[in-house]
Amino acid sequence: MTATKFTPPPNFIRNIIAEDVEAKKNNGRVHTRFPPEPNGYLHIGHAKSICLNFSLAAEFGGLCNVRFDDTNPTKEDVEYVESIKSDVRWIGFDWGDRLFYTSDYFDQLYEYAVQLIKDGKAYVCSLSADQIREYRGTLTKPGKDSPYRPRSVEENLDLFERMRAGEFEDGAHVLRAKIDMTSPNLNMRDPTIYRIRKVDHHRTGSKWCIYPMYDFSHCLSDSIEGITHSICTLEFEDNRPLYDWILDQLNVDCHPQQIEFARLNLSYTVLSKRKLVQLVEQGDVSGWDDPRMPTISGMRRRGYTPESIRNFCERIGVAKRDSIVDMALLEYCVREDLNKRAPRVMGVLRPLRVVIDNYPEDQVEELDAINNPEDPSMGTRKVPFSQVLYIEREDFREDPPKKFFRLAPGREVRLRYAYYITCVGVVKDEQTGEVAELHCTYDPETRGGWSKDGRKVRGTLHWVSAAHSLEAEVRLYDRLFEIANPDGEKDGADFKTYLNPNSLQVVTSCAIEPSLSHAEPGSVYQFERLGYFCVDSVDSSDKTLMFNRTVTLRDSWAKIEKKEQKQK
RNA sequence: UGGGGUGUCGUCAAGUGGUAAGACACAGGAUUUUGGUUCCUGCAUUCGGAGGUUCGAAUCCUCCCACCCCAGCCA
Repeated sequence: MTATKFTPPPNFIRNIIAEDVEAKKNNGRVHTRFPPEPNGYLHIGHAKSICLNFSLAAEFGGLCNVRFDDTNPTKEDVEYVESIKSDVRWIGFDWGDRLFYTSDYFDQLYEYAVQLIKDGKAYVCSLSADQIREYRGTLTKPGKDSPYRPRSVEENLDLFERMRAGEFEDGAHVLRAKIDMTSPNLNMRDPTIYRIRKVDHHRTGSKWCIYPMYDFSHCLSDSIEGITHSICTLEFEDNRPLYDWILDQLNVDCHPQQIEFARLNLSYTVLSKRKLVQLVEQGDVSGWDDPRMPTISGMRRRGYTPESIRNFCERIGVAKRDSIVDMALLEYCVREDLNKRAPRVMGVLRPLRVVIDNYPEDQVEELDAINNPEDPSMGTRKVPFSQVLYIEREDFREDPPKKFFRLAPGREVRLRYAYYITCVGVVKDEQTGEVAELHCTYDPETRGGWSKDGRKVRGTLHWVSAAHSLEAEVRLYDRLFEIANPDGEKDGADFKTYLNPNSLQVVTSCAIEPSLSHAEPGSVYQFERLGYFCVDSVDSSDKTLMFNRTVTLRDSWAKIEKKEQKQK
């Protein structure tokens, strides 16, 4: 393999861990975790976190757990658990035997809560949700103590036990940490740590009707698992004092260090679960795995490879400032990977019939084509050539603009791996005036696509023998949103206003070379001169081949044409 | 107007007192049977702003400005 070695840039988290290891903190041990809530599908932003946690652990000879943060049964579901597991595996990471659930710790967590109550550091509050909000104060005004704050340890213990036993309805009581209602950090104003939810949990069934809140369960779960560095996103920065407070009060042996980094934003898409759910539920896309979605399953179906995603995550870096990474970098990463591994193939998206007037009507030749010029070990294949061919409609111009060096009346071009042909006639549809067919002559001396006399041709076109071609449907994808930052719009505008109405274009009756007749679902090809395409793993069948365009090739002609048009 | 963060090229991002890495994008050029790939070349006299300390500041100090997050019994 000629894999280009890319040295990841240093980042502040790696630096912190390196120093900790150097200082023999945690006896030099490094243990991270990826803690998704099973309430949605993983997206490229999660991939950043997954890659960060797993590779940091790997780099320092440590381990990384996967832990489902399943403390809110009203929002979570096994469907998500399964998809998350397969996505993490697909991206390329192995959690070994360390797949955990916060719900594994419910008993222990309950005991910790009881301990807090016994120590007078937590109390049962019987205020309503609205009242709790009122008592909390505001950003600029301190809160005030709940009237239930002074309840005795005995009463709290009794009430909490009865909460667990199901004696009260949802919302009747909550368990709160007793910290400081005047703290400028709202998280410290006696945060709720347990609430009543009389619903079944996807793993614990009906065993519990009280469930711990994130702030209480997360730090303790980390501690229970012996996590050394608990990496999370920026919005949890204000929760860190609470994370530390709980671990300090309970005097646990393992007190992980929480470190926050900026979540990923990608241009021309959205990465908030709420918005992605909305797109799925309102039918703007076909599902979580719609190839336009920035979800792992969508990208997989689109033809992205795990390597390209991992590479992307490495290149974007890790820092604390809000940023929007250019989609062009992601596209660069897939092209880089696919260029090395995708077999080349010829496919015509919008066929234009070409008749080679001087080619024997019944003759068929099998011409040699290289499967991947980047990798000779991938060998060659035979491609049939005959009198009637298809070429790409946009490769012919009756009135060619400057710098257009493809086919035009009287002009000679090369058919890749075949012959030089010269356009000698144009047949038009009488009704529409549209070019219906081209007549060309070929030079038998140019077999294979080159000429002994050294004559140069400017253009090389891809083509397919009409009689041998396979029909296929191709989906061309474009950015999901028309503006770079649909997420950044202030509440006034609905992000969906910016959806790109042309993000999906279905092209039927495409003509592709016969070697693709048994293409496997999910396999990726480069259609020469067009882009990378993969066989759709959901809709493609033996009857109808369906391809998704992963990404176009870089297209300098398109750039030139755009520029020329601007100058007019 | 409380608290917590962040400001280095169009976009990411190194840099931690010694004189602005790298990547993507962009612009030129070379090679090319993919207008692909590959290969060269160019691309921040300047680090949100203003002062100050210092022989020397993106790095230290002061003030200011901008942006992000927090008032779920969500995570």
